[in-house]
Amino acid sequence: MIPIDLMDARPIYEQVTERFKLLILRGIIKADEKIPSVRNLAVELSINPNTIQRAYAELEKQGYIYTVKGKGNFAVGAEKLLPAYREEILQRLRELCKQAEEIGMTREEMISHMAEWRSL
Amino acid sequence: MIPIDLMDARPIYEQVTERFKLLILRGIIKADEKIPSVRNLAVELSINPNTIQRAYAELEKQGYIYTVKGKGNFAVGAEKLLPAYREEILQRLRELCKQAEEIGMTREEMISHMAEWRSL
Amino acid sequence: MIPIDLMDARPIYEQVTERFKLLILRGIIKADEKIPSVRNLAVELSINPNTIQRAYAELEKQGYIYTVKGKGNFAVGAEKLLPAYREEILQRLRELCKQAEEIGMTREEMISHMAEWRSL
Amino acid sequence: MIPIDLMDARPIYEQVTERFKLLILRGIIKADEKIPSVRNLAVELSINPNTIQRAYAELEKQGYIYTVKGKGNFAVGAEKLLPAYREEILQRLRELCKQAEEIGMTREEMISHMAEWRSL
DNA sequence: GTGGTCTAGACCACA
DNA sequence: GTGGTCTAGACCACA
Repeated sequence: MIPIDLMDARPIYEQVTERFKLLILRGIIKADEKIPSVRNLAVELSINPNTIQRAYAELEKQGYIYTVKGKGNFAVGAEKLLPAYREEILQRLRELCKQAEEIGMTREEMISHMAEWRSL
Repeated sequence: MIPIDLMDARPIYEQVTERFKLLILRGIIKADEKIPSVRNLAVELSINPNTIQRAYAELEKQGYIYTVKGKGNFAVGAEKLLPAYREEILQRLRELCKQAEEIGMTREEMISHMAEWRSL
Repeated sequence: MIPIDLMDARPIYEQVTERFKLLILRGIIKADEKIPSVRNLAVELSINPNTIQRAYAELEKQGYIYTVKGKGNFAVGAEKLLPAYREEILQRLRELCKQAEEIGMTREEMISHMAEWRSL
Repeated sequence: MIPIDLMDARPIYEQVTERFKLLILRGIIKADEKIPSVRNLAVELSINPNTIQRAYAELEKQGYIYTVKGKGNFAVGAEKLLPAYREEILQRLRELCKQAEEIGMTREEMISHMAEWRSL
């Protein structure tokens, strides 16, 4: 469920964070569902608890989970998180369009490619 | 011509690399035009020569410049680089579309946003 | 009567303690009125009895309740507690003023804001 | 310059963070001034480098410092930070007023106390 | 030299 | 049992 790639340039804690964000956003982890304890996940992934801890701290700071002391960490509902995430994707799309324009690539060209892929 | 932002989280060598890539792709630096020597650019930007060295090594590895021993570093022509770069942008666009779909965002929605921005 | 918010960063025992302090200070729980038994409140709030126990211990230590062995826990009267609590609030206000001054914020500025809010 | 109190209930990294925030806000550490390296401060305070690291990470996330990789950490100018901090103090003042009102303490009473202190 | 990440392992607060 | 903080020490990227 949480694949870790040690060869990946991104730090492990970030890979864990990203994975959980996706699982929560897609609703695979439901609202208020408990996620694995720091210790358990650390054992399961053969990773140091401190690293998992850091990933969870990041998730909490970004609003994806909440911590109940002495009980564990719980997912925030996707419905609360999706609007901001959609906006983030549009923001990245905008950025990409800007970069495309810098080398004279038109938006029509990009759109036509996207329309093409859709049919795949 | 090469703005360095110390507040930027990206390492300096990467900022230098990105900047040169853009200048070359947009044709501002022409094919076979000489770019500043490591030493000169380091002085001009008040940056450690090692950092510029690393940026140039990166540019060479990525095919944006070529080195002539004893003469200096020279830009590759934009016309040779653009096709691959266009493909890279499309690849990133594809990746973004995939991420959007994962949270149930349709391609139509993205396209309509892009069309909207165009009119701005 | 005792709302528990698991999303709240504060530990549960502290939320319970704070709530009781307020209920007693405002006179909603009268002097010498019996408060729920540890066991009952734990069941009612679906919380570990240890947690309630700790909250009550805290309340007793701070002088808000007293325990009669074999009978239960009883509230101290608001009239006995209010003077000290007022003093505590003034103390915190003083602290805040000190911090404000450290960044060159005048007391007049703070007072004018307070006067403004009053009219809301 | 950075006093650490091991008896303090607040974690060490937070004490370090708070201290630097104040030094920067008061302009004692000037804009773009280098703050001690993680390692040096760790030695000076006899604290583990990881703890200092965490404090600095916090300061960066909160916008008080910026990191230049390989060079060190540098303070952001007080003039950029003060407006938000003033707002934070007013927010805390508002919160305190609310708590005061809950026990029937009037704003006039609080203001009169503040005016009194001023003359000290 | 400077910060960033990670492991190993201890101790504490909370439930 | 669960998360939070901290120490000790290693290794890497960047300048």
